[in-house]
Parts: sequence; C-alpha cells; structure tokens
Amino acid sequence: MTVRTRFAPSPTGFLHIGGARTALFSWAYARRHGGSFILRIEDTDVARSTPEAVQAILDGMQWLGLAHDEGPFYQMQRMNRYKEVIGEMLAAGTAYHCYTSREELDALRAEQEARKEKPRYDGRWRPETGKEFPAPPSGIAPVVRFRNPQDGIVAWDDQVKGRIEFANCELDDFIIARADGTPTYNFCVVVDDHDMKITHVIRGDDHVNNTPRQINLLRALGAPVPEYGHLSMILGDDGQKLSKRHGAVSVMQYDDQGYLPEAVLNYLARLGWSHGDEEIFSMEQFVRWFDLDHITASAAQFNTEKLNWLNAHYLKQADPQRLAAEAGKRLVRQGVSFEAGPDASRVATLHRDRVANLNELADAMHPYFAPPTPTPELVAQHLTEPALKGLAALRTRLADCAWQAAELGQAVKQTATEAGMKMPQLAIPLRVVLLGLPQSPSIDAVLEVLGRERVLSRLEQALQS
RNA sequence: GUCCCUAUCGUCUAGAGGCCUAGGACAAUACCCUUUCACGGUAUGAACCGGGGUUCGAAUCCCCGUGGGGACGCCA
Repeated sequence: MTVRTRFAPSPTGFLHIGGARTALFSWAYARRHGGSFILRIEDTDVARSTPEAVQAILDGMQWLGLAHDEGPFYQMQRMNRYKEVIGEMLAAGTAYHCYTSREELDALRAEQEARKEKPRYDGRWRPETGKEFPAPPSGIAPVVRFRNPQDGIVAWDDQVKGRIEFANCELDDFIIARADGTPTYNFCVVVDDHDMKITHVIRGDDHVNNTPRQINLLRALGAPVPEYGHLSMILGDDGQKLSKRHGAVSVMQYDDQGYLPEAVLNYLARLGWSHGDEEIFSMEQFVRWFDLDHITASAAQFNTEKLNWLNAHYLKQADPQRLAAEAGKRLVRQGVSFEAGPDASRVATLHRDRVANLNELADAMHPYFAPPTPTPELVAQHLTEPALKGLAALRTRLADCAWQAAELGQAVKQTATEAGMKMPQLAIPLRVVLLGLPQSPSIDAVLEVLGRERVLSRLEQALQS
C-alpha cells in the first residue's frame, strides 16, 4: 500500500506555526514511506475563504520547502462530486432531509442546555420504520443529515494517542448539506479523503471529535477507513493557547524576523516529536527518522529561545553568499547598498557566528557599507585625547602596512605598545571610528575586510573632527 | 453541563516494569578562552501532579481525584 497523506488547510488566514507543523509531519510521513503528499484547500466556507489566504498558505509552504506531490485541489471545484454522493446517500437511506428550522434548532439547544445536556439534534426527521412524519413544511428548504448509527461504539487506534472510543449515542445526525445544497466540512473531508485515497490522516488535535463522525460516514459509503494521527496543539511562549488575537503568527513572519527556514523546520520537527537525544538534524535525517510512534500526545509550549539557538546554529554554517544576499535584501530596505563596499560575503562570514538572526546580521553589516554613526556618548567616552593620538600613530603605520590580518594585528599591537596603551585602549576607539560601535569581531579581521582605503579615510575623518 | 484527550527539570523532551543515584537540549548560574562583544569549552543547580491499587519491584500498568486542553455550528 502506498502511503498518501494530505495537508488540508482552510484559506481563512495565513499559515501559522501549528499548521506548518501539521504540514511538516504529513509531508515527512509521506516522504519517509516513499508516498505522496497532497495539498487540498478546504474553501467551502465561501464567506471566510479568500484568494489572499490561499496565496499566503502557498507562500508559507514554499518558504518552508514543503513541496506537495499532488494538488492543490480546491473543494469548491468538486461540488458536483459532493452532490453526486449526497444523492447516492439519500437514495440509499444513509442520509435524509430535515426540515427543522434554525429557530427550532435554537430552541432545542436552549432547552438542552437548560437541562445541562449536550446540545444535539434530536432526530425528529430521522426516518425510522413505522415512524409517521407531518407533511414537509412549505417554504423551508431542507438540509441533508447523515443517519448516524445510534448503537455501539466507534473506535480507532490513533497513531499518536492510542485507542480512542466514542459511543455512537454521543453523536447526532449532523448536517452534510446546507439548505442551499452546499456540502459541509465533515462530509467533504470524507469524500475527498476517500477519492484521493488518503491512507494516513495526520491533523490537529481539534479534529479528534470529528473523527468518529467521519469514520461512520466512511462506513456508510462502504469506503475503507484510513489511519488517523492527531497532533496536540502548540501553545504560545507564555503557555497560553495560540489564537488570532494572541500570538498566532504567520510562518512568513519568521522570515521577516530573520529566521532561516531550516531552523524553523528543525525546531518544529523537534516540538512534539523526538529521536532519542537528537536536537540538530537536516530534513534528510528527519525524513529518515520520522515516525508516528515518537510523537508526544500532550500539548507543547513554543520556546522562542530554543528557536533562536537553532537559528544561530544554522547561521554559523550557512553559505556566506546566501547570508550576504539575505542581509542585502534587508539593507536595501534601509537604503543601504553593497555597491561601493567591501566583499559582502566576507563581512557576513565575519559576523555570522555572532548574531541570532538575519536582521541582526544586516545591522552588523550596515556600517561596512555606510558611514559609521557612533553616538555622541561613544565619541565622548572613547575618542579621548590619548586615544586620538594613538589612532593618529596607527594611521601612519597602517598607510604602508601589508593588508593582511596578521600584519594588521601586529600593527595595532605595536602602536598600542609604543603609545603605552593596553590593546583595548586603542582597539575600542578604533572600532568606534571604523564601525561606530565599541564591539566588533577581531579588530585585525575587521581591518582586513574593510580594506585600506576605507580604513584610512574613516580614520582621517575622525582625526579631523 | 456532556463527551474526548492529556500530565517527567522554567521550556522541549528521553524513558515500552528492574539498565533511573531519572538522561539530553534550550534557558539560568559559575569558571575557562579572549584585544572588545560574541562564539566556543567545562562545570553546577533544576523534574516523574496527588491518592489508591497490581507486582518481589512502578516515572512506566489500572482506578479515582486534580490541573491543562479540545469538541459540542446550515465554521473548517
């Protein structure tokens, strides 16, 4: 049997971190077993679905590199198929028309809640042998309800949570087609999962309660029941649940914040899944190791600090060209270009292991490509008389120094010694002059990368004022 | 209210009845490295929700409680 998984978001917003992890796990499971990963857009909620949201989801998937093998399929384009199946169910008696109005339903719910019962449809239009019905009220377009079994239990062996059972009497006859004829969620999912031959449904925890209904529907259709694996939710950094109002952000926002997709992926993979003590691994390794047995059944709290650590790790080993390009994109937005500056990938190499994200990298690279702008406090604190004297001597020495880190380092050291200064007493003012900051990578490396001309002119500038 | 799920360091987790004096990682703390800031290295502190069982033996199995979460739509 070929494994077929799917990711089925509804396009009512961006792809957030929880959805991304669900997609990642579904994708990895298919990859792991040489199967297919299908993308399906569940856009039957016409009022809330938007093309922008579809695009946002596609963008998020692409940024993460989670490529689908089939699709995207759009449920709105499958209406005829749904209607066909509804017709079949009506004919087979596994579904029926219900003329209960919304007002009656509201009243029913209110009564049940008053009696502290679980609100549910009472089956008043459910056909039973020997049951008499009034004439269908005119002017009310009926909905179609699924004739759910009333006895026994529905159970499945959840791939992450273990065996889950529901008593059928807890389930009511839910609506599968609205009064206007459009099918509803549980129904579309079942028809699609069946038609698309999905073998493993990996989805969020919030669908556990839908699963028994879907299984019953599948059985009514005579369709095989796939395996189900329900992923617990991801909580925010503060332990609160994520929602549009609270902490749920688009995966693309991680891009904005300077995270590398491989860091986000590695973090997400490790959130709710484990492989012994492994913390850092590539997607190739992840796919090789991934299994449903090692997924945690309980909710996990998102930890930005650990993501930061992973991001810093991947930054350290990322290709300098790529880092330079990413930092460049960010600098251009600030009106800074690489045009007249030093080799950007060398600058990136100098800074990539001292920053936690691409935005910090861009900030660190900024003064190499634009005039440094030390604060007045820094100037006052570091560009003192003795420091300036030292810098003047250094400028002279640098003018005809071989432009290589070792020599440059020697030059700084000697200048400091001759001026009776400790290294930091000269190196820090030099940093302020060259980069506008009191800290930087090793000063000899900074000098080398910045280049003779820029160094000398920046020194000149500082000594004149 | 009803149903369903869930519970190991602050956080992510390892743990399939004896390998547990409960392991790793992030974070924290200390020290080392060092021309600054970082990186890095070393070390330290830090947990089995509570109560009952089962068993020679329970973090691991069962029950009850408690906490947390989800669901109960002509949303998905």
